[in-house]
Amino acid sequence: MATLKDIAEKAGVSMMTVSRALNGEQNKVSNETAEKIRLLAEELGYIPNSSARSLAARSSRIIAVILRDTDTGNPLTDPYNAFFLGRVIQLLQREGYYIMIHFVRDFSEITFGLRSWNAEGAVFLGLFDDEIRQIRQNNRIPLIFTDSYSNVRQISNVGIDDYKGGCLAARFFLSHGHTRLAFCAPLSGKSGVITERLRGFSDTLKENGITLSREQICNISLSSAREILVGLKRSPAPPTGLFASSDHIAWQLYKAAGELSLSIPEDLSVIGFDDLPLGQTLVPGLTTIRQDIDLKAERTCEILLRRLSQSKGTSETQILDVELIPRASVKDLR
Amino acid sequence: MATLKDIAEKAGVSMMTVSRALNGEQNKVSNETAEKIRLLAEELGYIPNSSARSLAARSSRIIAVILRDTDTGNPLTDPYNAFFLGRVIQLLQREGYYIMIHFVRDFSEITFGLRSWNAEGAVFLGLFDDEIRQIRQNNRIPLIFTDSYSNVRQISNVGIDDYKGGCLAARFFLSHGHTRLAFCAPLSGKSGVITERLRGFSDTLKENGITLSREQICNISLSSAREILVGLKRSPAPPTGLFASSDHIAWQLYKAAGELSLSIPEDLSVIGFDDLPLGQTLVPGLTTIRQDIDLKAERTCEILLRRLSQSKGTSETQILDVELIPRASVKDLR
DNA sequence: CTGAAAGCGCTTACAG
DNA sequence: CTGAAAGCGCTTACAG
Repeated sequence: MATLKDIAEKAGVSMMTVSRALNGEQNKVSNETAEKIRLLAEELGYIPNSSARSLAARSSRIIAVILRDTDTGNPLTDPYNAFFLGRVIQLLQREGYYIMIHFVRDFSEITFGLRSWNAEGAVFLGLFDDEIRQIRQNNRIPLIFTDSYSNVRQISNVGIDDYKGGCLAARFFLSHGHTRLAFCAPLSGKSGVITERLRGFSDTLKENGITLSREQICNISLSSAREILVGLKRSPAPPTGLFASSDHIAWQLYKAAGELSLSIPEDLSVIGFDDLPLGQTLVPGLTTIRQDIDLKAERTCEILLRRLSQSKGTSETQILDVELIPRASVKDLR
Repeated sequence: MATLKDIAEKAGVSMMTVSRALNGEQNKVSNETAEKIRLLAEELGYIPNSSARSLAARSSRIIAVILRDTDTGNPLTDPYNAFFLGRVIQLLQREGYYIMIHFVRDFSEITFGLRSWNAEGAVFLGLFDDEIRQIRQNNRIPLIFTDSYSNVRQISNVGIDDYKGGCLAARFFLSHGHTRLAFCAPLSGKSGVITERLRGFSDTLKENGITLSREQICNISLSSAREILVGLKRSPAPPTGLFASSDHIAWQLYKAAGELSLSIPEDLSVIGFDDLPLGQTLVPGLTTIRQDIDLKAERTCEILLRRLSQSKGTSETQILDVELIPRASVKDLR
């Protein structure tokens, strides 16, 4: 392993000159010696030691991506996380950063992971709202959250218009003649994302004189999709349309419907959220609220890079638009 | 940021004693002082500086996971990669390792990534057969490849029985009365995995007196699924069954079949490979060759950890079994 | 444009 | 069981 020192000796100059030449500090080394040094480095297969650089310069070029670990499977089992993470890695790597991944269960692990390697920034995937204040306080580097509804000011956040997504779903149902509706989501985690989707949905219904009762807001982390469908169908006025908080949950509803010999959209219409490839494989094709995951990843990286280059970066928030993708899972009742 | 030195001063001992106490070197520090030091570290929120440790001890506890970058989308867009990577991160993190991800296009990037951070080991996802010799030569740390068919001895590799997978598909078709068959795969990359799946498939057919002609081996990286189906259907004796080299390709065939108003399995039977969740969302359910991705990730980590702990680890290869999961995409012609 | 000195925060290797 | 010294491979800050 060649070091700066080795090169310096062979070149007959000091380590500092080598360091400057290799780090491309223009006009600080004569072109002549710079060229000689670069050739020598190439020849010796010199690879800078990032640990040493990190230690001396306090600049690691490491970005941490932090995902909340899950109990079932792993976080990358969720296609949303996988797509987003993959794109973030591509973009940051292109800018010369190294990516370290941390799956965390407890927020104390976050500070450890970031400090231990002197990370220069971090991207968060998953629900951290309750801990954001603490995380921010412990780590004075650019932190970019995604889908956060924390009320902490001064955080950078990239999200989508979840409320509008809920509105779009409601309007689509209404415009197709549906008036008896229900919402289905994992409600146990007090996620802002889900709260807003529901709020947009129920507000729009309310504007049209329809109130969502408690029985029409189904918690799929408590009951299975099958139990939910059975319960809804048994009710006095069973819903004709179901708004699922994600495509993945819509899929579970499809499966349960199949088991119960309910036909979609004949017996039950469904709208999902995300527009994952999954929605196109389902039969009938899933009508869903689309979010642009690649764009979200790009915006996240842009903000991060900007805050990394300006030492006194101010926080920034971006909320991306959503749109409804009509396919075949909603029946026209008119 | 508290350092060892800070703790040493407060404790009235040397840095070495603090280092030993915190690294849990039993019987090298009196219990009394060790306890005092641990409390102090806790109190000061001490977080060891991994760069410094890496530099001094030449042990980074970093494992690199290297994926081949893709031109379309990103590597984690492929559910197989995402599932595998997620599990590997979970398992290695549990053992106290840090995970750095590298998407590479050129193999020269590999050595740079590994050496720069002094990685202790690496896991490879994707096709690296042609470069394995060079990679091994440049990096004398445990390297675990997956799905490799390189003829280089002494590499550690975790794969599956691709040949058997091909046999199982052929036998299933035969036992359901199919005799006119075709194989569909991205054939441009000379991947050992695909070669073996095809070999198992065609060998089994040959044993039963059926030869796969050139036209029955379709390259989906040259023609679209639709073009392939059109071509096959137009042939004098169109195949009744198609073996796809992955579930993802099977899905493309499903879509193309839909566009051409071909019904699966009535007009065409299909068998996939991998058994991704996708296969269950398709209608009809996809009959496929299942590989256990979680188990594969676990075996990969086991081998890696073993080689990391024994300094003179010998290379190890594990080939996992596959099985056929019958669903509804193959028609019984008998 | 170039270099000598000091130091980043740890551990190794030796001495006691 | 404990510590003083040296060094890992770089960069910062200063001097010329």
